[in-house]
Amino acid sequence: MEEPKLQLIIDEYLPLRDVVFNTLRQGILKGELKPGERLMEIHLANRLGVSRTPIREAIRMLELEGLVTMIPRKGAEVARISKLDLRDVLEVRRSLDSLAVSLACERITEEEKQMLSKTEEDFEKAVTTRDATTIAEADVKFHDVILKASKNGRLVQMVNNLAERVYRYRLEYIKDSRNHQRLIEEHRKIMEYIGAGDAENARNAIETHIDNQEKNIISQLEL
Amino acid sequence: MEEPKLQLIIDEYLPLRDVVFNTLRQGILKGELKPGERLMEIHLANRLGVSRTPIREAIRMLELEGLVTMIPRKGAEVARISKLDLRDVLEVRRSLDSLAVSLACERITEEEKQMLSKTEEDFEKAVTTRDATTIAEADVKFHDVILKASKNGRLVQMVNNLAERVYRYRLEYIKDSRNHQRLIEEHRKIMEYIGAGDAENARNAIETHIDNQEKNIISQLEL
DNA sequence: ATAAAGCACATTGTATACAATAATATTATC
DNA sequence: GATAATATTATTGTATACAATGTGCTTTAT
Repeated sequence: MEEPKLQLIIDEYLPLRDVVFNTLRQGILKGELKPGERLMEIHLANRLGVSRTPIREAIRMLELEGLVTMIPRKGAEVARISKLDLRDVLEVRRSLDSLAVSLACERITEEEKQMLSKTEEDFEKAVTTRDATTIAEADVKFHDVILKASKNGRLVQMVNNLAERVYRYRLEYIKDSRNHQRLIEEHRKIMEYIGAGDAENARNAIETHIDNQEKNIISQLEL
Repeated sequence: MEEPKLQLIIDEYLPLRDVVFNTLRQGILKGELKPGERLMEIHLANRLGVSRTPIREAIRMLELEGLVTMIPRKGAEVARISKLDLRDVLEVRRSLDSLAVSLACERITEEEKQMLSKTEEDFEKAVTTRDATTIAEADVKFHDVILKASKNGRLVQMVNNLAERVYRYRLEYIKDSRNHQRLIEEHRKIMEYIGAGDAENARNAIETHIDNQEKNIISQLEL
């Protein structure tokens, strides 16, 4: 009987519920806790060395976050993702990323432009390593700069939450080296349009970017 | 010392945490619990006749929902909403409502078209009552039909969550009878464009609709 | 041998008890 | 009288205890 090794993510003086929340969240995103897997309170409490109270509160949060599904009188399980869910998520994400880019065109500062340029270079370097996790992280950073440049905190939070849900699938997408060159080109275009303050073209570029992701992820699911 | 009368919203066999969640949520949305007001666990537990456990779990959910803010080692308070927050929320909502309308144009069924027409008539009737709550409810129903017609569950959930945050302010907007005729006209236009499957114009119409709300709400805050 | 009844167990839901901490009031000392 | 030290209290954070309920297994009766 092999147990996925949940590593407690300890941050001194963060309430245990948040520690547990982060731990379970990571476990789900990394795939250590698989969709459909039951999350039993006592079991988790023992494994993480805490009582049921913080576990329960963390589960409440994960539930609202959409990463966990409650089954009445049965308990929690890791949310299953259907093809329809994924379509819904990507549809919304496309729209919000598009908004973010267009806001960024208006609101980006000079410093942020330089930052964007730097993260884009980092991304190109990351691609040469051929390590999926490294590339994924560089990609996240690039998009993060754009998001933050939108100066809309709510938007940042919502897009991150959506991105979270497709993280596992995007990782597969990024592993496929056939996509690398296109990713770089798309990033460059997006960056240039933002730099020029050309919202119209920047929107189109990011929408294409997301569409390509979507096609790829959906074709994965069809296997 | 006058206490706002939180009415427990009892739904047989719903866990207490959800009952408490709904109760507090309504209290906040209706303004019985005011922004900045502290939510103390024992206090609430006594008033609602339950223990601290369900109260705490409800607070965790309200926190993720954004209706409550946690202050470290101090507890929860009803979320304060700043002008900037409001701008952020409306900016995102505008974009998502626009998406919903355009999806609805593609995916709406005949039944839903009739439903939309009916809720629009209901809205016009509600306006004649001059009762803000009645009008607000009819307005919510109208928008709900459009949202559901988008056939995107995630989108429905996200827009509802955003709408929640501006509920109180929109109520003020709706109270002002000078806006009524324009609201009706906007609704009619939106409905017609959706009926005709004209996504382009439908988007513009709903964006104008939200923009008008935004202007009005922001001018309220400036008083 | 099979089906039904009942019992034991596992698990969630709720309440309470205990610990830690921060804010406030009180007292003692200068 | 003012200030610092201390005690008290209010409140959150965490653990445990108790209640209710559903599930699966065992036992018994037909």
